[in-house]
Amino acid sequence: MAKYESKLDLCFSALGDPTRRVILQRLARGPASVSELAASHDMALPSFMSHLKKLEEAGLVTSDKQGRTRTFALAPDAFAPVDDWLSEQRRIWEGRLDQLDEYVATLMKDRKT
Amino acid sequence: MAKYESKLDLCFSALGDPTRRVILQRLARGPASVSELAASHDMALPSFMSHLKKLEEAGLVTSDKQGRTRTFALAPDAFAPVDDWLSEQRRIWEGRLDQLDEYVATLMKDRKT
DNA sequence: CTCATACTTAGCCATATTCCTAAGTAATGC
DNA sequence: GCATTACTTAGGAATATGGCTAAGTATGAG
Repeated sequence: MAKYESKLDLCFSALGDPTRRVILQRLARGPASVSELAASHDMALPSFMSHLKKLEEAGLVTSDKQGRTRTFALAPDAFAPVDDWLSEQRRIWEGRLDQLDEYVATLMKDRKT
Repeated sequence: MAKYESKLDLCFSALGDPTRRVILQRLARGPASVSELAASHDMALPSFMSHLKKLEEAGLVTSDKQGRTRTFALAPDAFAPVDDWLSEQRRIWEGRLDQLDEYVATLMKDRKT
């Protein structure tokens, strides 16, 4: 498995964890270093880092290392893939009423015995 | 683990799988039975059913069994939790500029030697 | 140079996820 | 009633995930 994971898979999966959503909410307020971010999470640093790594792989955050400090920030247009997918979903949903009309038309046609 | 998973965890995790997103897109066009949904997926039925189960647990779809046929439909307000979280995130993001102003103000204050 | 800080890497363990096959149940059709 | 259809349940295998500790690297401070 794990052959190819789309950005969408990575985004949604990354968002599926409360620790990672909290990190994102913190980063929405502005950039922060690893230790700043980790401070409020009762978790060993390597475990915490793996969450940051997932967020970065999903394209939700970016990071930059200066000296020994790595600073994370919310990625520009972080949620674009998610927003796009949801919009598409809504678009289909709204087209549904048309299909209902069509279905009713089919029923009527069947009735013309 | 798996002590307590919020609706948001379940929603996002459910959306993190391409098979499940395809199911949702199909259901956006209207309700369908298990076999109708499964037809286009090259997967054993029990495996496929487990995806449907996850979608239902996440509150994204509903199902109803009539006779031997179970029909699935997109849940009303299926994406409300997701939309809400994203809105909240945007709200914080937009507040960020104010915080930047505040930060600049702090810098100015420090400079008043 | 030495020590502390701030990550980073390596590797292990437990549980969860995602697939499978085989067999079971319950409704429908003949 | 008996076969078929449409799920459903049970259980197993492979991989992924999320946590840990221990040890390593690299930068900044003194």
